Amino acid sequence: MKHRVEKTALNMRAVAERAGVSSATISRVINGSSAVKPETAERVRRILKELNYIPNPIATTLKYGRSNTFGLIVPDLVNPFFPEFLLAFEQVLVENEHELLLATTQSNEAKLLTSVRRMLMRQVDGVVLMGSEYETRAVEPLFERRIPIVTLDRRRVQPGTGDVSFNFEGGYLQAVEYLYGLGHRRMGFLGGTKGIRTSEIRLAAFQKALEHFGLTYYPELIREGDYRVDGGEAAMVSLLDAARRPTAVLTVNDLTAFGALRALHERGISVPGDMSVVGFDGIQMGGAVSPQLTTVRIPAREASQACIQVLGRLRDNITRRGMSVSIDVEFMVRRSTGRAPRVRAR
Amino acid sequence: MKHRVEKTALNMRAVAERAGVSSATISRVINGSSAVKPETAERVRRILKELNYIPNPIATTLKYGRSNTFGLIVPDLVNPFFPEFLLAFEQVLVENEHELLLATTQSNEAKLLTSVRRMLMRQVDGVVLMGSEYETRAVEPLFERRIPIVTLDRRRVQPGTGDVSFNFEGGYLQAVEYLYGLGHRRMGFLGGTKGIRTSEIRLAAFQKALEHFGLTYYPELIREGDYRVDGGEAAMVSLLDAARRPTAVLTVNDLTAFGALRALHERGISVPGDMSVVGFDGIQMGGAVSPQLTTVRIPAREASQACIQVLGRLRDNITRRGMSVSIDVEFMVRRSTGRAPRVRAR
DNA sequence: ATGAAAGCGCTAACAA
DNA sequence: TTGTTAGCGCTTTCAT
Repeated sequence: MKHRVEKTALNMRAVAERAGVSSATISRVINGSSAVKPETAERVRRILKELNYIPNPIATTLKYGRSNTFGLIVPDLVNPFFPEFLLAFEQVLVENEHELLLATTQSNEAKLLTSVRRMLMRQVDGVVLMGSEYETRAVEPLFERRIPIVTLDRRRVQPGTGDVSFNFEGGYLQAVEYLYGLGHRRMGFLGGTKGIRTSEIRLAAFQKALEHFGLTYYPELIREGDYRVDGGEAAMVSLLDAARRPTAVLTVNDLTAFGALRALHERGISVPGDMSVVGFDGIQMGGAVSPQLTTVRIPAREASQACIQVLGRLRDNITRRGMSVSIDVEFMVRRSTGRAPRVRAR
Repeated sequence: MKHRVEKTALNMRAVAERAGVSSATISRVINGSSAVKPETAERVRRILKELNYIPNPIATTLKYGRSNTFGLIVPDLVNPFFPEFLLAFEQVLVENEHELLLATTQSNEAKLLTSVRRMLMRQVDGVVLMGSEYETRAVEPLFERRIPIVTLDRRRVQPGTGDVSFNFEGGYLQAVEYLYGLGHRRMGFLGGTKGIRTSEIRLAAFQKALEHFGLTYYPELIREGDYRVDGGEAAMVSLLDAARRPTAVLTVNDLTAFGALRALHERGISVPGDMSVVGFDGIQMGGAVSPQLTTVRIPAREASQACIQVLGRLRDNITRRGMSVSIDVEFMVRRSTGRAPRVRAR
């Protein structure tokens, strides 16, 4: 007996034989084509269920070069914002009967190249790129093959790509308004890595929010971080050396705020008694630390939906001009913010 | 002109034409088959590079029903342990030229069923199931189609499945030894959800560790949690009502420990001054809270490798008996543990 | 309303 | 050493 590769082989043909029709009819029933006699359709459906038929979309992908799969390329999964986005993204995809192809890059260009290659091999219909900075060269192959691309918070678009960004201005405005209402007048800011576009945008949004409430922007209360805990801690430590400390600090993201909390805790500075702290992102872990972090939540589900919607549009018409979408954010009061201390308030 | 589906279509045939050989030869070169004349192979390789050829593994999957893809089913991504495992798992897969198919279930049986169906549709070669509890019925289709399954910390195996678990005994032993050395004699335990097998195993491991050092196991210092922050907080609060408090608490996982830290912080109980706290998992966030959490690290990379190895073995020989692998853990001293307070130590 | 058949890209058995 | 070809499962066009 010859060696044959074992196949599961409950395919349309098998179903067709069982139903006494051709595989074309099975296909028509499954895809809801109109031109099938109701009784036939009914019988086929019954047999489909009976045999526990599971379709093989691989065949369709081969035939049409479309996989109903979207790729997601993330720099890492250590910042909890990424997994939370991933979770939402996966769910929205599944709800829309699409698949996910995940790739992580560790902000490493070689890995980004590998990821892009994987996307192409698996015939993805589009790619979401997180991490605002990356080498354009690395994603060139996607352009060449006219694969739709959506970036997150990159704030640039070109034909065939989209960008989904977050409304930082609105977020910091709400935060500053709240702090203002609590009597804070001197506010500091722990920013992101210098030279990254989103860092500048966030800082500008903070500054604009101050201006909106007629508050002074003190350049000496601004520090650079790195979007991670350690950078936030170092920035906070440095800020504590200021001649006159702020009574509240806003941060570029929640991890930075965690670093600030740690710095304050280790120096016995009470939060929110002596200093209020506000994060940005709204990661779940913000509710786990003490004090629980007041922050601005980025709604991951809505962002995911926007990405998928934009990808779909681009797929239908790849030549259209780039699309930008802005996602509104939501201020969340928890426990790391309180009244401005008397001694420092003017 | 008729409408045709646009295909990228840089396929082997195109390369073959360009090289003046047949597509079989291209295939042979790509797959390193011996029987190709070196010069031919060299020329083909050059052209492959020149044309920027990217293979289409979909075709192979269709032909052989094997996708070189492993599925990973996780209950959620909120506990940072899961994303950290996922990250490691994805990397190990990519290093081994495999793909990942991720599915999340929210511990919801309907979603688990959907996930399993997705796995089957995409022709995965094996599935890793995280989350120790699930309905056997839901994964039945995987068994029927003889898809290898590996569970994480489920502690049961049956033919065609494997289990990768963690050495809790070793972990708690190291932790108790360290605390013992710091003078602690009364230790409490914040456990997991009752009725879950792994909760019992972890508690038993803690108990055994106490015995090993001749310490008393105080049933009144044991509390039930839920593997989440809130459960840990509630458990800690309850434990503080004990007639005689412990000087140290061990926990079932890091989130539980975070809850404990929050409870202690809110009551002004100093950690580690008045109470030492030890987590389990070693999630990165443990280094972000203050005080930084002493914990027992589960090495995600090694666990991933073990899963993939076991899946590979099962795939090669599905009929073999179940395989169990235990992963060693590593005690990590950070800042949430210190000398036992005098007043309470005997 | 239904069926026959081509073809997506790749690989391996077989032929030359 | 290389080429020819069948066939994986599906969808859709064309024919009946």
